Amino acid sequence: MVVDDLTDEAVDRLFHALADATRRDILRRCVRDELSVSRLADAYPMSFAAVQKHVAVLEKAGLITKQRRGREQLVRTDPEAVRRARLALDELESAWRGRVDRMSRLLAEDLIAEENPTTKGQEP
Amino acid sequence: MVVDDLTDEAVDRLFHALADATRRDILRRCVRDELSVSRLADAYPMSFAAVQKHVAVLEKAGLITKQRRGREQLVRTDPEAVRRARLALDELESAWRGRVDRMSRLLAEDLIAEENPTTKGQEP
DNA sequence: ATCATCTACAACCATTTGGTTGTAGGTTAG
DNA sequence: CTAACCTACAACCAAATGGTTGTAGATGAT
Repeated sequence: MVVDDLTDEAVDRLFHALADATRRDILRRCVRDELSVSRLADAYPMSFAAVQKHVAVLEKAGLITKQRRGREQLVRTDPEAVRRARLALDELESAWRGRVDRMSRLLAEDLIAEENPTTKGQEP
Repeated sequence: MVVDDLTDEAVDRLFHALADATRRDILRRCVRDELSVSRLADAYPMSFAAVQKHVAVLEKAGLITKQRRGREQLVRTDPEAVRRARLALDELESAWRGRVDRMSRLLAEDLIAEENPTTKGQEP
């Protein structure tokens, strides 16, 4: 059973981390390979420190993990975390789906009630 | 066919809009009902203008639409937009899934090749 | 041992964000 | 018509963001 126990702040961090093209690109790269922060920094038109900050944001959001190998720090994105973000969106969507479901159920109950007058409508 | 033609900035706006608990709550509320900005503002411990700004952020991100009714502006969240955000995440995830699929396929091909040298590997 | 590389982190700066208050314009109710 | 209500928007402010440079500590290569 997967517990969806993300606090509001965790979801904030998650989506905020995703709200930057550089960070999304880092995620894509580090899903394929493990890359050191320096190698990553080579890929972008900004300083090493800037990339380091982006990596820190991703790490605090739980989207990547770092692992030391010698003097370098290897970055790897955590696919489970991306999945977690999707779950947060699913939760949002489910409210809408819930409304549709409720409507369908009410409609169905109406139809049943017409066929069978003894059935009381149940609260959703 | 759904064209996933989101520019980087659009995705930025999308995730940035989602990276705030108040805005996510607005989305949830306006999936159920259509609410005026004033009614929404009643629900939060902040000024009307602040809520108005949150609504503006959601609107620029394409997550909600506003519709005038008399003097009020009714807010409704666009479920398709939430779905669009999920697609953006799917794209991120697909890189990882692609890697796994490729590995499984290679593994499968190896196994099939051992059992039956004439069979070409089929997609799972 | 020395030098180059990789990382961490502080200090600084411009811009954006998230909040405030205040003002002005439309729309509805009485 | 007037008063109440809803919205739009500007001006302002503190804090966070996204970038910079600079310094210092580990680690690896020669």
